[in-house]
Amino acid sequence: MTNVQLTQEQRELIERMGVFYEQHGIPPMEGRIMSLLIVCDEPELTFDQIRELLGISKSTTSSALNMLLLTQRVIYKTKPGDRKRYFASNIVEWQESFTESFQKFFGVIKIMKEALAQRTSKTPEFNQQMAEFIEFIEYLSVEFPRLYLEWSNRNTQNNNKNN
Amino acid sequence: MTNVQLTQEQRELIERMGVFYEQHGIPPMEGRIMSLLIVCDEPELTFDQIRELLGISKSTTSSALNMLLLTQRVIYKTKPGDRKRYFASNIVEWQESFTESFQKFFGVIKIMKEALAQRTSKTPEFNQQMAEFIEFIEYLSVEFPRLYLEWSNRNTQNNNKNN
DNA sequence: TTTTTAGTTCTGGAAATACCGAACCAAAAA
DNA sequence: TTTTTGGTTCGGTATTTCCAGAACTAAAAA
Repeated sequence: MTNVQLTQEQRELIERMGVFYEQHGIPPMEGRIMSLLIVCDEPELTFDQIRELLGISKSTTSSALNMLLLTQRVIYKTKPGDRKRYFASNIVEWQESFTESFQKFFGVIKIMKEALAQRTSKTPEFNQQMAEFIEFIEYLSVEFPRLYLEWSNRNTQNNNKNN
Repeated sequence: MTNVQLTQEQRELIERMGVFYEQHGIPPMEGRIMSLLIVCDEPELTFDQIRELLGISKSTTSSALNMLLLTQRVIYKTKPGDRKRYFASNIVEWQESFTESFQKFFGVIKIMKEALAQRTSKTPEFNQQMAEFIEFIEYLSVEFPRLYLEWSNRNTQNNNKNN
């Protein structure tokens, strides 16, 4: 049933992308699955196809896929009269999940402000540098969503033009 | 000799900031040291002060500090006639190391282009979505440094005004 | 010269992580 | 009803990470 195959080139690319993901805090197998769903000719794969293509166990497949679904990096589709789930990369919504994770990162502002607030007033230069850092991040947290909006607008215009 | 002390509030803040750093891929003890250097009244601490304030071993202190120096999250200063090193948070250059790490992250573009290049032409929508994703990241990788420059300019102007 | 200082290096153990295989389960098919 | 399908859950093991303690070292001080 599984007639999807991987070339040697694809296998190597999956490993390299997996390492990239791993370096950014994603567990190895989750990274490989994400890579598989991007590299593989077929953009929708079933549980068992993923398991076989990567040569891993059902339990590993299950827990990795569930985590990827939870973190919204992977989605699945169903088909009428078919019990299987078809997993796919969530690149469609990556822009959003991107800005989301940035937003989450900007949480540093809150805790940094807290740290600054409790500091002694006897270190004015240091405190000033902290204040500037906070301002910079706040600046980014404002400008970044704006960038995203501008890109979105530009892009929907292009899409309309192309249709 | 070590008359630097931490309040209970500071201890708790260090732990919370440490967790924040940990969630962003920094090892626990490195995160605590970074937090300590931001929260502590004294912005410059010696090896032994760090060790004592956090209640950790010399080996842990040594390896964590060396890693923090390597990753440029911490710097140290020396004083004439004093063999000790005075470690400090590198918030001054955080803006740069910030944009740097973004730049590093934008390495995703290269591998994504590779993945797109090897894809079958039989999945045009998927390929189109990948192409859009790549465009988005490329857009960010251009706009981000621009944001940083604009902020720098604005800020040096303000600094000049304040002097 | 000996001692002190300011660390570094080298095991080693505890805990967390990443996987596997086997047993299990609920819904659909036979 | 039994069997198959599409997974999930439950131990268990191998690997990695994090940290401590003890031994070590080079430079400075005594």
